[in-house]
Amino acid sequence: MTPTVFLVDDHELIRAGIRAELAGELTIVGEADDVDVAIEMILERSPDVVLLDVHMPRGGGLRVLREVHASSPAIHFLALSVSDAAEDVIAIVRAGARGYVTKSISGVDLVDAIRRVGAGDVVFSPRLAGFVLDAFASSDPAAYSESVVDAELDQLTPRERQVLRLIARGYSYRDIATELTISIKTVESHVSSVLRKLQLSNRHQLTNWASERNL
Amino acid sequence: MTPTVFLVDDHELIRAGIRAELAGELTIVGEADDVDVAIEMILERSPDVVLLDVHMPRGGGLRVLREVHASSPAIHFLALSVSDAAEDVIAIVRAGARGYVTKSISGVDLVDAIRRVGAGDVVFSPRLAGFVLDAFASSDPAAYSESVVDAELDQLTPRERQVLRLIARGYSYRDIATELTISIKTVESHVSSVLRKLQLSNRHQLTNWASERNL
DNA sequence: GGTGCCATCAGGGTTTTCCACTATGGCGCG
DNA sequence: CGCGCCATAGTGGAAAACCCTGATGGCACC
Repeated sequence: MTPTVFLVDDHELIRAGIRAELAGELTIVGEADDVDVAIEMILERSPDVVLLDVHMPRGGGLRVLREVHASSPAIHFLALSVSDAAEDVIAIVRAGARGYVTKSISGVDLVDAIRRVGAGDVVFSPRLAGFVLDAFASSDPAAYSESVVDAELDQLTPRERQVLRLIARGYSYRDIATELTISIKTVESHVSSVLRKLQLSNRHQLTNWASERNL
Repeated sequence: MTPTVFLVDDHELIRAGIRAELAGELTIVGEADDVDVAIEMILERSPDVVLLDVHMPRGGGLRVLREVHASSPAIHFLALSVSDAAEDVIAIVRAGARGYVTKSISGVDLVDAIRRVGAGDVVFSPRLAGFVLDAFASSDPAAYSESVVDAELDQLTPRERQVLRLIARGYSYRDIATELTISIKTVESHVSSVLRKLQLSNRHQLTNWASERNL
């Protein structure tokens, strides 16, 4: 039983390379080079395995992983990255990936890794697995939750972050306005910006977003 | 470079079997069938790898692992167990083991596993690795230690808890109504009850409340 | 067979949030 | 100096959330 594969990478060149490596071995049911398109297409096509590039603009592969995993946990993710940084690996695993290999992997090994992830196995290069175990054993959730997340937080202006923190604490717009001695309308402006930038639709999601990366 | 191995198992028969399997491949620098003796001897002889039986009287292999790991983290542990229960695996990993294999493993695979752990790699049978990843991703330390009964949660009726969970996920009243096939008004009723019982004043605080005890 | 709790829903009201549009003063940068 | 970004703030409207009152049927318990 060969698993169906979906490819997410923002570099056409790399996708072409992977396509070539998998040719004749696995069935590629779709590709995407954009985060939002990827989420939509993956949910629509329900591949067995998603081969996911970690470093992508606009939220990165992490967002694809999180959103798809939330609604379709049966779809297995194999992260494919140039990075072997512990923070990246940890973040990906936390989000629900079942494997993580670097782009230095050989073609046959990649095919094998995809097959195994598709079969429900877990695939990690040994050193990366060590990162995960270390993080798990020391079990300090805050330690690794900061680094990767900053990409999204960085989009926000200082004032927006300030408002976000108060939102996360359950303050109403009125309270925030009083606290920062600005008008409610200004608070609304900031909140709107934050919602737009993080691509969320209401303050409740915002609260969740914030509490996930404990602010 | 063949790693030196220390054997901890309370069954002489099993130790003999392992000895036979490893003969000529690896160097066994000691054995113990008792928790306290094991701790002492391991610290004295500093093997590269400790092959550890999980289920042992008087604290079990877990105590050996914890105590040795605390003072000599360089000594790698490979857990060897008849159990493939998630709780056991999680506990062992948390304590710092670098691998976990069941006793159904073949001799050659065991030798290979020990070598790899000795070299700093991580060795898990795929399904067991899955347990660890799941526990890590859901990152719910309480789930595997002790489930504390929540006095406040107990006040809520089943339906109220159901609504609360959806609230915590950022659902709107309309969404919840659709999801549970009831009217918005009923959702309001439940939310009001929950707010009153938990002495909160709005759903934002509710979201926080829920995320604190991760629901 | 009443009493209480639960789940369901309605009417009708206030407050809060969200959104689109607009606008202004400040500030840095080329 | 103009351009862009940021923080500020307004109008006005739609939607959502919140609150109170009251009502019904079901079900368990004494």
